[in-house]
Amino acid sequence: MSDERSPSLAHQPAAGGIAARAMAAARPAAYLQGLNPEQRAAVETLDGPVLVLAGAGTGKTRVLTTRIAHILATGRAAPYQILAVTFTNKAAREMRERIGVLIGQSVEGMPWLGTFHAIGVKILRRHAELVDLKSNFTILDTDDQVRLMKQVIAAADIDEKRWPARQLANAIDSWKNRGLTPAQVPAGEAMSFANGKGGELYAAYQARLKTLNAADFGDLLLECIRLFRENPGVLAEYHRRFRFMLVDEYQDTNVAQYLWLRLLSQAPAGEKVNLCCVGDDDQSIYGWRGAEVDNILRFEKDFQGSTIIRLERNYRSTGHILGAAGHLIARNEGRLGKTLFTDDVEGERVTVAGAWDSGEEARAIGDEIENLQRKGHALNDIAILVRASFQMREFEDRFVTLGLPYRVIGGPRFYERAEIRDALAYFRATMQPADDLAFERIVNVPKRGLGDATVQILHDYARHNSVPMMQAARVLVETEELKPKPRQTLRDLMTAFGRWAAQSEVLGHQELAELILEESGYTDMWQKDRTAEAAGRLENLKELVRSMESFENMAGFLEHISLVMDASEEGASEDKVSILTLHGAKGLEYDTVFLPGWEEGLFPHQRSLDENGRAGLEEERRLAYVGLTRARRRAKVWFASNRRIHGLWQATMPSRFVDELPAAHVDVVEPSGSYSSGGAFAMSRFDKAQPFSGSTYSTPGWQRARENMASGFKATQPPPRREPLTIEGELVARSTGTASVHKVGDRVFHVKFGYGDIAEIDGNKLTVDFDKAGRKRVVDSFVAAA
DNA sequence: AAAATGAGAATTAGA
DNA sequence: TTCTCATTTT
Repeated sequence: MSDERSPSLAHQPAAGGIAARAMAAARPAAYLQGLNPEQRAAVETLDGPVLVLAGAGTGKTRVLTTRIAHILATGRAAPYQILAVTFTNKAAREMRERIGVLIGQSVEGMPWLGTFHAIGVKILRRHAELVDLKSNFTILDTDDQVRLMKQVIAAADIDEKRWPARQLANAIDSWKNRGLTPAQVPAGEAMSFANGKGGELYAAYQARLKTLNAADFGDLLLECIRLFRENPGVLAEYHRRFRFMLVDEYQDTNVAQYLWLRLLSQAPAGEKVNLCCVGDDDQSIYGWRGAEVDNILRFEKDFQGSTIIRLERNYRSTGHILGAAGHLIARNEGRLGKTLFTDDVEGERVTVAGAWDSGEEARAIGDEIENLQRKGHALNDIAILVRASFQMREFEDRFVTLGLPYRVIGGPRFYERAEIRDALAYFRATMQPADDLAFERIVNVPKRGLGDATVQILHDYARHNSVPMMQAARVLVETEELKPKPRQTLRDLMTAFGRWAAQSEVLGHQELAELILEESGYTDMWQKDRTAEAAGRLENLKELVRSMESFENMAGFLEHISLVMDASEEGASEDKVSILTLHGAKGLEYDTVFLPGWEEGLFPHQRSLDENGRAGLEEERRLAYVGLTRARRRAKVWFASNRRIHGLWQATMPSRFVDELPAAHVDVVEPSGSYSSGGAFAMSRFDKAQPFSGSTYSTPGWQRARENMASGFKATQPPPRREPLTIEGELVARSTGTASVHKVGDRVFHVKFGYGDIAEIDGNKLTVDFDKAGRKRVVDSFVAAA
């Protein structure tokens, strides 16, 4: 690997050398200018473990990047000796750019700045043979995983209908998030899938991955952990290499990532661990994805002699916004505790307004945006943050009629789109003839008459003879196994693949891509398609080919793409209102933020409450906190009294979070003009009465919510707890994952199906034998103990 | 093998 | 309501 040399420093004195240090001492550290004392401490405390608790808008990224610049400038380490991990490619890219600006040159010499997964891959490729892989192993995405899982389930002679592959994929994913290999999965959980076969299937899946020379996303971390554990020499090599480690968004790390970090940071005796984690426990909103807030809460215990630095000076929002957000989040119990402050003006109070229904909510917000626009506000500085994506639609509809430009952020990612995945599958199958999953994906796309029957024959032959399917195909077209028609079609397809593979030697990869898409009939398929989205898909394909430009060849492109492929950066140049989910908004900021849908059941989301009890509520509250703190000047909370959920209209009531906002920082906007269609809702009092009365919520909204829950079919359940996770006798995670509160055999009640007995449990999915309705699979939050 | 019909379910999302 | 997935129909 070329990272041993450091291109950007090629003509500079050796890192850590006397000359470098002298230069650093002599040069006024321009990059330190303008940091406040806490930020500066976070940058300059280089020795030993440091936890930087960086509240929203306190300059987290600045600290992180300046710290790296500082390490480099003081000659404490060379770029290739710094490990800096982020969660998203976007964050990694941003860091790279900002460091470049700080040190005034490109940072190509920082090979170890990247996502957990990207760095994991890099490490694994170097030592692939130690974890039973070849260094050119392929990385499977979720879709490939499920396809593979289907095969494993079929091979185990299990009914795929009763035990969907999707579900097994989720189970395995969550095991991997918790750092569990097949052997380590708790017996109870391993039993819960497919009548006790869960553990075996996981093991079988892992075995299949090895024969395919493939790894899924979870493996990128898990196999690294295994590598380090089984090969102390390899681990020691990285200990020597990484003089400094930095972790972004530490509150989002899961158990596997924590273990990975801990292994890497266990420096040889006598040496200090220069680990710096930056995060905000109040912004931990990914518990459902395996993130462990516990990691950040436990930092001091995990890393002896650590320094904790709080960044509480906020540079983003006005006083009223911070006041409202701070008061809200103070309700949470499991937090380290921070209070943000600002020198900024108090500004406008946070407004709370109610609408009759979701349609009126959208109309009112649309009008308000038009008013802002008239006053000269840029639409780019306005965002609508929703809890669930179905809420977006109403706004889109409204904005279309108003002719108000908007963009939806999030949604299906570029590389997840079917046409992109199909195209990539063609490329993969061309470049790697052993890539069965890719081949299977496109063998009949476009439809060419190679259906299930043909694929099954190929499959059987391939499995029996332990050869890739493409090879099986080449053999079979020479035999009488296949019917004449598919036989000829398949023969043509194989010829085409052979031709493309040959062409890949001579053509540029972009031409090759176009050739494949053309000759395979794939482009044609979409051109003939008359549906509305066909044009967009063709456009995406063009974009895909365009995006290949910066790569040297097809292999390099494919290598990169499995890990890094963001939605094509849509022209942020146009002035548009942004519509996005609260989760998607983390890390972003806008002058004006609209927060619609603050209603019990939607926000906090009922499911979060049902499945995770108090922890779920606190996570929802953090989400509200994230939403409010996105606003620079104006935060506008809305709720509707009626909303259509799953097709039918339901009366809703204001979120308890509305009640938890402090009166001093809030203005209640009285229903006025066209929006007061009856004033059927009664505005809640604000929470001046009992600011901190522990767990007794007694404001009206909350009371009504509780009544509703009591009278309804959904019983509030105690938070499900599963065994704390310990590794090598040490507590690693207290609250890991979720488990059903039900047991097999329990009698339950479902609002639609009536009474029944639980036959099987898989996570939160129950199979229930209902007295009247027969056997059904339901999500456990839809049933109550009878 | 492909289109049509019907049933069942229903946050949030990163690599 | 709207989507996905599976089964049935052509």
